[in-house]
Amino acid sequence: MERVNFQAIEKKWQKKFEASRLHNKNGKKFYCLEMFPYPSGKIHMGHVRNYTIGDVIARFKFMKGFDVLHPMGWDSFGLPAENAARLNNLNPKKWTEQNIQTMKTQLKKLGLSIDWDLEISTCDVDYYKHQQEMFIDFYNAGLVSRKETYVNWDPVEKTVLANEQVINGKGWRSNAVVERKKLSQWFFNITKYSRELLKDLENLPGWPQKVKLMQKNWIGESIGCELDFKIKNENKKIRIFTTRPDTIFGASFIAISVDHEISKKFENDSKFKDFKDQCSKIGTTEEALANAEKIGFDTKLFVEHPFIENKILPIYVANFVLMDYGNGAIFGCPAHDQRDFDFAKKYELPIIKVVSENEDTSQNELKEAYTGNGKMINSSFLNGLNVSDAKNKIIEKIVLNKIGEKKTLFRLKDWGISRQRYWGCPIPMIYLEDGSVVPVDKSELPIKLPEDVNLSDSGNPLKNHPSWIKTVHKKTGKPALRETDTLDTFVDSSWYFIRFCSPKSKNPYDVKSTNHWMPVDQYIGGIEHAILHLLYSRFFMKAIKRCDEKITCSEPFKNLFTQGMVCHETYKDSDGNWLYPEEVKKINEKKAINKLKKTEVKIGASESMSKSKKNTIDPETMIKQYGADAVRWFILSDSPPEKDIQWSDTGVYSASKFLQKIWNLTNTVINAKKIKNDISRAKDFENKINFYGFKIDKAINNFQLNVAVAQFYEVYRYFNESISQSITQKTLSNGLIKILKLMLPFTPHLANECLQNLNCKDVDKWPEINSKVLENLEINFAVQVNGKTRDIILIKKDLSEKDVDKIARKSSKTSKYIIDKKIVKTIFIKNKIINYII
RNA sequence: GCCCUCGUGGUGAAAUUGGUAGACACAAAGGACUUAAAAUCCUUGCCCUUUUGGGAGUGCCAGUUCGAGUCUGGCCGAGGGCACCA
Repeated sequence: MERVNFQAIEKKWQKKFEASRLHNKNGKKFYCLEMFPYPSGKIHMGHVRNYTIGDVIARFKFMKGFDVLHPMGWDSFGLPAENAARLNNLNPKKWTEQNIQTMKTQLKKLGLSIDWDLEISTCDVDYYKHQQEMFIDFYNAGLVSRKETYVNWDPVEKTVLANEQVINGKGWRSNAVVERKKLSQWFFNITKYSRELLKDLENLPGWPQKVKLMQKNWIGESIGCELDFKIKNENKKIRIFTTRPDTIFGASFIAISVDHEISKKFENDSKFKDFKDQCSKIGTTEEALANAEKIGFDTKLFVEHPFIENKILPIYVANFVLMDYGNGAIFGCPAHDQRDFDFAKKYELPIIKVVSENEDTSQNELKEAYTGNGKMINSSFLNGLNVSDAKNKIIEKIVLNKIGEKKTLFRLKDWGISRQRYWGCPIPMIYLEDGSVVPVDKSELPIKLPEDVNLSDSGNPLKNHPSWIKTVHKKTGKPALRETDTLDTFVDSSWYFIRFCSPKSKNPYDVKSTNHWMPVDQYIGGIEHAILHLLYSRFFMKAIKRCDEKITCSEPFKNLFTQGMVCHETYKDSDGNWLYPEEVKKINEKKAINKLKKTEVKIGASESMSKSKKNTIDPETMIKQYGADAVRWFILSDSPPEKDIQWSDTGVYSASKFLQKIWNLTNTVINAKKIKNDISRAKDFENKINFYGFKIDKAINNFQLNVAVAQFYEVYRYFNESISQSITQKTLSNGLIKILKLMLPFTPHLANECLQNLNCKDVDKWPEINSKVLENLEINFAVQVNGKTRDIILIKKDLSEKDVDKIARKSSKTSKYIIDKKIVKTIFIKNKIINYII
């Protein structure tokens, strides 16, 4: 048999793919998008999986007659470029551009149907100048603000560190102890959209439930009320927020945050200072904070209980009360909140039960807080009500007494977008001499990043630049200083999908194209972006719509698919160093040796491929060895796309063998001898091919690409068995064309080549699947006795109970169970089973 | 701690959504072809039986049903998200 020359075939077809587009003039639009990559240097298997899945969908939709938009770009701003540039004394721009070139060449070798005319790169001035314009629009629409927040400050590098750059409280490069420093930073007011972002999740049936739930929890709605407590002997009030106003009669203290206005009174008190120190020593990780002991500082101040005359409650400053949620103050009801319970135990505060599970009004000692439902006790006018009715009644009273109001809070915080970095989009704001901050005039855009920067000095290169920072306020002609912060790279990726609709437009987007192509019909990417990227993008869409009423789209991604990771075993040498798979020779499942040193290698668990553990497989090597089609075929087979997949060398090898068989089959069919046609055989053959077409089409629609691949193996086997039967060359050829067309989205090079050899003229058309033919097929039908399957009979579809019964009883396998027995009942389900109860 | 998802052969997984459990693939064992190897093809898969057959069986325990991998309740285990959010 002739071996398929996949290298020649792939080269030939990739040239054609580059020149062709997935456009169907009169077709319905379909925007297929995979999350664009960060140009880190080379593509990895994760990219291969992501983009192969996307390519199958894009090609499939195109063949089905859709007008498909399938673009690709580069998320090219970010910290790694800066680091790499420092390390190799390169310009970040050059480093990035080189990587893009390499990765683009690699992507083309996968045979993707990408429209490279639409390519964009976020570090391009042509891209980020529009972003600056949008920033100004957002600013003018009141969606940008400036606030003080804490950052991780590296005193040696004189720079702000990202959370992942802080290792055990020290800077990753300088190893200096990281300080918490308060900086004034820019924010997008995403919290203005909390309610909308939450509510609109309901309009996204095409999103995984899991992602929607994660976003829902992230936004974190809680419904409750605000309530004022009057401070005793002072003409002042403390406003608190609670979701349990029903437990007000169980209140035994007020707790406020360390940063609360009232806490400031004690700043010169040495005991308070000690307390503050103690709080800051607890640790910085969130888990440490959550499990930390609850401690408090007694202010010796009291408030009056709003509903119990002459009752007063002490005010404590407590480490577990957060300033940036609600009002930084709460009332503590120890009996029905675990934190309050712990606190009350420590400071010997009263624990008053006001909700009873079982109408027990006695005040037995509690071992832990009771947070469940029940009847109100000990609560004056609330007594006897259940929790939810009590909430309504007390809120009514609070409003009536004008001491508070109903309120809904969200956990979501505003999006901090300032980064003290060089390699990012400059924020188009300037500082005037009088201390005010204003946006630059739009006519002065773009604010270009200077290329002549010194990255080896510590601190922000933009701040260190001799001239870039200095500018002039256009309106007044007065000198001003530029903002040296650059934008978080999540901003870049929050609207690239809109830019793809009109990548050459002079404006950030062309309204007509945007309204035509948006929303993205199918978005595909990793689950790690479930919250931030997807939430920010949703915010951007809404913000753009607010700034421009001509935009009709309010949710950017109609359907979302999150694919799993690519995993591989890990290998460790006897000295504890990680080894690359190519350095290891496997003897069997549990044994492996170091190829060079011949020493034994420890085989570790299969984990997501990562450079640090060296369990990576280079896609380019695989493509060279087995061909792009085989790599694509393998990565789509075996595991469902949403789950993790194990990379296996034997797997990709067997994939290539199967593709060779398809090639052989094509040659066999082309050279098939003329034989007499057996009409009924030919009809059965056509029906069966049609049936597989139906199953494959359905599997792709359901994103069950692994199931589709399995169907191809089956249909191949069936086809191979049919060749020797009395079926004409023409029938065989038509059948194979059908199969190859179904295969085209998976293995575009091989399928195109074979189709060409079979003289197929309408390669781009999805084969017609005749659903009527399906009905004539014979089906396997189960015969059960007492619910146990005793026989499987082959019958015509849609046979009546009477006819099936006749055949079923005759079956020797069944009859021995029912002979001499009285059949009490017969259950018949058309086309499925008949069940005799004896 | 709270929330969510998932448990099917040696492995990755299918299962028409309550109706043939294990399709398809990897690995293993055995066999066919071959002087031999590679390649290719076939068989097996847990228990009993020489075979024909039969039985058990989808994490564990119960329940609903003629019939449960699928539905309900409880338990065990794995993974993920959130984390003092009042």
